[in-house]
Amino acid sequence: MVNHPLIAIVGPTASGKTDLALDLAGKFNGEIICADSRTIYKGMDIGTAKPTKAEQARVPHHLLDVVEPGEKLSVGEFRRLAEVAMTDIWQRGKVAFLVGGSGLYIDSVIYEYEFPAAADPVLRAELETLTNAELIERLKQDYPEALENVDQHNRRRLIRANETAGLPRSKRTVLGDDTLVLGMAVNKEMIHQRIEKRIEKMLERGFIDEVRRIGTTYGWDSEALTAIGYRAFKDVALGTKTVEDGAADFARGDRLLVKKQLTWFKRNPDIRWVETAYEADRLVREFLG
RNA sequence: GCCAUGGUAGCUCAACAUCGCAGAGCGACCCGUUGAAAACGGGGAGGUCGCAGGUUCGAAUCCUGUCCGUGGCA
Repeated sequence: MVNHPLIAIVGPTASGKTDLALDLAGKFNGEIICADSRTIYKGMDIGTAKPTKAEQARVPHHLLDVVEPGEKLSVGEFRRLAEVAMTDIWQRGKVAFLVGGSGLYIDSVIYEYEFPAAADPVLRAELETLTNAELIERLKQDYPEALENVDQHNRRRLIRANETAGLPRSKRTVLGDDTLVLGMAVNKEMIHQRIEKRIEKMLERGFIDEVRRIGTTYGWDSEALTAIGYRAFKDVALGTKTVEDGAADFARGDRLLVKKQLTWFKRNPDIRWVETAYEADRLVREFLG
């Protein structure tokens, strides 16, 4: 018997997570929590392939549209919001479906990550002024053990390591009994085709206007516009790039994303890879008892 | 047909004058990932330098021929 059922559905972009989630949540009394670092933004609907209003009407969705494109939301904040949403769902006797392709977001929830404290803006601003060598030196002085686990080429990690050196962090090493993780098993060729088609549809639905609206409203260098399709179509919206080039860059960005997502997910032994909706259905039925 | 110009990694191009280990960016492939994660970072692979001769200790580089494509003139 499962008390607090959590079913995660993971996989690369354009692998069909949304459809499967709607199908399963509809059948098994579920609600969906989107674990996606981009659909959390308001107004970024078309280019992020956010579930449509109609889809949201079929099954309740959580954690969509939580921040303005001009703002940022961290993984730590996401995890906290997901906890609140899950508690809410369980209290109403329903099943929580955590759906998304942001590997770290998913893991932070299913493995109950305890993050070190949030960044102190004053300290971060100070660290930003240091060179990588200085950041390494600073760690060596204060927390030599922290230096062993950090990628010394990666400036962001070096800054973060300086911010959090000595602070506790933890995670579950074993998946909870109340959690089932389904992975979308798909071949890359299929995904690539779907990506191309999806971009065409996005253009038909007014993606360029969406990019222009975000650019003019929140600034052309806002965080939101670092998202793949938006980055590719920024210059198209500004009129200095062709739609064809934009679409090609969008597709290339998506293909790269797919690879990174697969790299993240394939090392996770807890994922039950499914090829068909039927398989997924069977596993969920079995899991819920 | 003549003149000019180009042919080097999957793609775009460096290196050529004054011969001396053939390079970069992008892509493809692989990996890392604890409060920016669609972010950020790391790695190896990939070459008959169009082809055939010649000069030279040594040729992507100089010489000759030849094939291909681009522009111009006819």
